Amino acid sequence: MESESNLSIKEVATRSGLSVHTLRYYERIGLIAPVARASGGQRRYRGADLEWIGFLLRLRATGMSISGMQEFARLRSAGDGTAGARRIMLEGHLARLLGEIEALQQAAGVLQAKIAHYRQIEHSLAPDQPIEGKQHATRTLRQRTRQA
Amino acid sequence: MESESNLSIKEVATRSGLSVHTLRYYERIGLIAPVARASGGQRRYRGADLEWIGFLLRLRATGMSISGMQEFARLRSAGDGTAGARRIMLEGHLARLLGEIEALQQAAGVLQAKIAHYRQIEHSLAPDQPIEGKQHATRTLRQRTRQA
DNA sequence: GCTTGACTTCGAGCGCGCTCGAACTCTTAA
DNA sequence: TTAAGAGTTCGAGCGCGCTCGAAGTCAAGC
Repeated sequence: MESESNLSIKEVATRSGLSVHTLRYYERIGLIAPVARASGGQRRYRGADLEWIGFLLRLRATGMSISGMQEFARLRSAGDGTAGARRIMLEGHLARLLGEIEALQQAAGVLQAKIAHYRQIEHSLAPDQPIEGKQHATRTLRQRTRQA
Repeated sequence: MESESNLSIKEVATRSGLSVHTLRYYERIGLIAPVARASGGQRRYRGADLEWIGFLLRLRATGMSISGMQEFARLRSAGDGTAGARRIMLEGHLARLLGEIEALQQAAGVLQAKIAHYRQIEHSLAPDQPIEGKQHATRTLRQRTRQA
């Protein structure tokens, strides 16, 4: 009974990575407009809902607060007349984001230097090991946890 | 009575951007090793403390959790023998960070596209405005891609 | 009809990372 | 000597963003 534009909350949870709890929570607080319902009252998400959720996730991943997203969603629901206000919001958000990306890149450099420093210490503590000996291939890139 | 290597908690708060509350909290939970005290029991931070706090702030800014930083601080206090373990921690953290930077850059691109899209809408709602020197370029893209 | 299971609403609870307030001590200046 | 002000400890509280549990509804299969 599920088509591409008629998705159960569970299916949307799977696709979006949000929990069903969080999907209902987002709707409750106005991040997602009231979703269409099947006869029995169950939610049926449309393609447009999925797209919007995807965009919300971008906003969230880039550090926008819930209240910021609420404001954005409110403007969106008010129609095209708020395009300017939304653009201004996004411009501010983008500026913040670009600044943060730079800060993170700088921090990455610091981490790299620190890692190199630790290699030095390790080498000086075990001086019989070759320093960059290409055998036993470096343990870089160990894991990569989750989250954006 | 304050020299460069003998700083009050207030001074350190000012320099680091952390609150005095947070500085004491960090010490309490083991992120900062017990700080030297003046005769009356007041904290006196050394240059090395400041450097460490700066590094902690990098870790925090790049998304390391308190418990992660606690683990790192614990290794650090155990001496050079833990250099390898610390390096491995940082390598994992760095890999995560690089992944996040990429995700953020992608998101920034999405935001930029969205901003451009809003400009289009704004222009189509006020068609008598010239668009960047050219005469008003019709109502492009009105219904396509609605908002999401 | 009855069971199963996926859904519903609603409010309470939780983990994280601070943040604050109370009560006290110590140093310094008047 | 006194008063102000900066520091101390400790535990409680808070804001954010979920997360969960209880109790109920609904549709489908046996």
